[in-house]
Amino acid sequence: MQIKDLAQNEGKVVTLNGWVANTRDSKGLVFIILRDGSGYCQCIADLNTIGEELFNKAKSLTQESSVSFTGKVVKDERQIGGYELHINDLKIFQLTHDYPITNKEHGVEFLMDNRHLWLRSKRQWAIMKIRNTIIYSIHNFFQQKGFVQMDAPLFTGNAAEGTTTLFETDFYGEPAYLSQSGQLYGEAMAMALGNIYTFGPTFRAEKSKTRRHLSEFWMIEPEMTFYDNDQNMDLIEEFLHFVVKQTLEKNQAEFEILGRDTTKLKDSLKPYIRVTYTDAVEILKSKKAVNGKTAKEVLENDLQNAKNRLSECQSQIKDYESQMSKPGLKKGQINYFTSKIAGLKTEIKELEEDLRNIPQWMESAANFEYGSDFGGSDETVLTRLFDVPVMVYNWPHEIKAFYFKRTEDNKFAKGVDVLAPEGYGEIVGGGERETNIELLMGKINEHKLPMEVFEWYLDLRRYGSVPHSGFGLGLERLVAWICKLDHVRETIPFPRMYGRLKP
RNA sequence: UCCUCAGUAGCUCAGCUGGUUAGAGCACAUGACUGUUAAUCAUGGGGUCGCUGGUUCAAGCCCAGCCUGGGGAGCCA
Repeated sequence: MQIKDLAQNEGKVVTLNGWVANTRDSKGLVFIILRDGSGYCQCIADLNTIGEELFNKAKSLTQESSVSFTGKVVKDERQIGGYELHINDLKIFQLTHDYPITNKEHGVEFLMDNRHLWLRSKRQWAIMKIRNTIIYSIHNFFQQKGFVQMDAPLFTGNAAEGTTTLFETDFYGEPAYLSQSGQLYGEAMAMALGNIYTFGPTFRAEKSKTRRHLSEFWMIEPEMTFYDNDQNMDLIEEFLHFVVKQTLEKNQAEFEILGRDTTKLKDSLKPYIRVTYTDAVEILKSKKAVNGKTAKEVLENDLQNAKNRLSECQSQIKDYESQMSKPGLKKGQINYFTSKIAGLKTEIKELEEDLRNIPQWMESAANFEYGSDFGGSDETVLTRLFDVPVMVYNWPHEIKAFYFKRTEDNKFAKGVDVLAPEGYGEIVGGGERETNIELLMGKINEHKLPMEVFEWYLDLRRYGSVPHSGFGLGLERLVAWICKLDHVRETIPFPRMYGRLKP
């Protein structure tokens, strides 16, 4: 019996196997929060019903001890899953001592060192459940549409294609590199099977230390034959709508654990904003208003709000401190005040960071040079103006990879970047591919890439070249946005990033 | 690679302009409490203040270098 199935077994006597997430006890009762991977359930050992021997056993239980409880399923609305178990028999597999992760706050480094145990925590559990829904929905979406999953190789023989640094390995004495993208292979597979998608790990050796970078991450790369970039954008939108909807349907409980306000996710189910790069630059430079407001005005307003909130926090702290200075306070009240103050201090740190950042963002947005790529702050500013993802398309071809198709006037690459709202930045990059072999070879030369490495790719243009498009979705960034997490390191069971190879 | 912030008990942190035996909460142990939702009460053990060197009568605090980590730039999903 699993905890998730308790609802169907009200009143019955069942056995639950799992781990002790937390305990509390008083004279004749022990409350044990049991987790079994499927959910959480409060189990109660009552001295009067189980007798002294079993009661003492229950009382001895520690965090993460592995146990088996048999008892009656009782409905109790106050409880996490809506049900509790009244124990009449219990067995201990192992009594755990000194479990490192307690019910208190921990720092990032400590938690990352204990990632193998951290995964047992409620928050991490919720994130992994949502990640699973997302993965399952991605397959569902493409399979329903008749896409064939085909995976690109992870070892590649050349370090070409772009500027990204790759991981070098030894392939039977020859240098080989871990793949940074399966796209070129995806194109070859699409020419064989029609619409395909890849779903696999991707490697970037950039020494990036930011909240949105991993050295190893999972990427989904669909490639569609006879699609232009408009159809590509239609598909991206339909696809992301589908995935978000699935998580909203299946993961309400998990969103609650994370404290994720889902109204913003629901808002994102409206049609996405589509702007050309040129228009996006105008918006960024406040030469063009959105809903009657320029970027500058919105940010100035944000800045003022942050200032107001900051002084509010400061006066609240003073308030708490004066209440604490009164004599005769109970320990519990002191704890309450100190934790409130600690929470406010964290908020103040965040607000102060905003106060430092926003003017910089404003400056960098105002001075943005047409023709360059958007930086992280530019993406934040742009998405701040909308409550749905923003698709920026038709980029200056100079800043995009060699394989993009150009617009008719030859000025722009028919690429599209999807920027997630709430400051999450780029989650999808894609576009229409160049079909003309002459133009493609010209671009390869322009980028000073070794032509011989791309001969097989050029064959795709020699033999039955057709219009086609595709995109790449970063799974972890999508999970981070949907769950509203501070960092992608929590979106994958064992993150691999600069400075982190263990556990 | 560069900028920036940090490193004090098992964990999270406090430690004033350098001044005597280094503090709290949680966790742990023991006891008290019949329904709790991380933070009820009492008692107790627990620290080479990241490392190395320097300034000083005196360094957790100041200076230099190094190590480790957080955030960001570049690059990107």
